[in-house]
Amino acid sequence: MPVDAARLWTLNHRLLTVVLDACTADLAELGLETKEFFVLAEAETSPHPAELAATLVISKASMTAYVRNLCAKGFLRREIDDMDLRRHRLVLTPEGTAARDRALAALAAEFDRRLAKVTSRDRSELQRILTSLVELG
Amino acid sequence: MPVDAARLWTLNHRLLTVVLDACTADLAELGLETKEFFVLAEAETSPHPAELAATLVISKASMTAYVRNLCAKGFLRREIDDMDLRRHRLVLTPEGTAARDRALAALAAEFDRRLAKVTSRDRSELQRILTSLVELG
DNA sequence: TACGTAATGTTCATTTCTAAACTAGTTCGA
DNA sequence: TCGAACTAGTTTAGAAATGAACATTACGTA
Repeated sequence: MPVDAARLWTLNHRLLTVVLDACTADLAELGLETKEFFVLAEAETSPHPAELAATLVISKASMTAYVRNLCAKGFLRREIDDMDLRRHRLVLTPEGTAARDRALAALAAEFDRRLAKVTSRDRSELQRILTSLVELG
Repeated sequence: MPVDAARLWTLNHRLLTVVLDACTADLAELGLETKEFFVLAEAETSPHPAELAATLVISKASMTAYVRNLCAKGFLRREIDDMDLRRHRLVLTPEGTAARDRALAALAAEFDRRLAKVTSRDRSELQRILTSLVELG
């Protein structure tokens, strides 16, 4: 069986959408849209909206909307960055941290369910390979 | 470094969008939108729109639009399936086959560029792991 | 045969996402 | 200190994608 780029892409796309669909209900119970979850999950690592939009590969305009909703729900707070007054520093509220952790657990459970027949070594391999693929310019 | 489901998802998402962005120009030269390409690439394997929409995880409504465009461009042709008169059987024209093959080559080249620092064994591993992840119910 | 259920592809109204223009703050060099 | 060029986040107009309703065809069963 040849390693076909298009097939690889399709597989990947299906994996993402299928796993995400399976988690949508869990996230909704926590009060999170799926995209909002990813913003929340990465907000500590990339606390500035522009940077966060770049790492999640979504537009700044969408980021504005997600942050607005997350703030309205009390999961996130905007603060002014003293280092650069143009910037907003995103800070998770206690509720936001709790929701994020529970959402992560739900997503991990779905991945684990799928990874049950895949060794943990494979999971590390997957992350290693994907990381190297993304990091290449 | 722990294997984090959310991070794995983000990596995967970034890989897909980044690789695809890199190919957009090549595909455009061939007269193909990126989504149209995936429809064209899978049309022989899944020649019926409903089935094709399911495997690509896009809506039937979107599929209607993509097929309409691909037909207008002369890459695809709709025929009536004699076995089931509700169905359309999608057939690639010679131009469609040529465009698909050249697009596949361009996409493969971009993957290869990224996989240059990754062994070919890794590439097989990647496909194997992704396949098993998708195939689990 | 006749009828209920289900599947296919299309259309339309709505939601979702984005590119581009805009305001505000920063940086740096003359 | 002035201003030109840059970056951050927001707004808005329009593109892209979808869900739901619809007409048509298929298939089983009474």
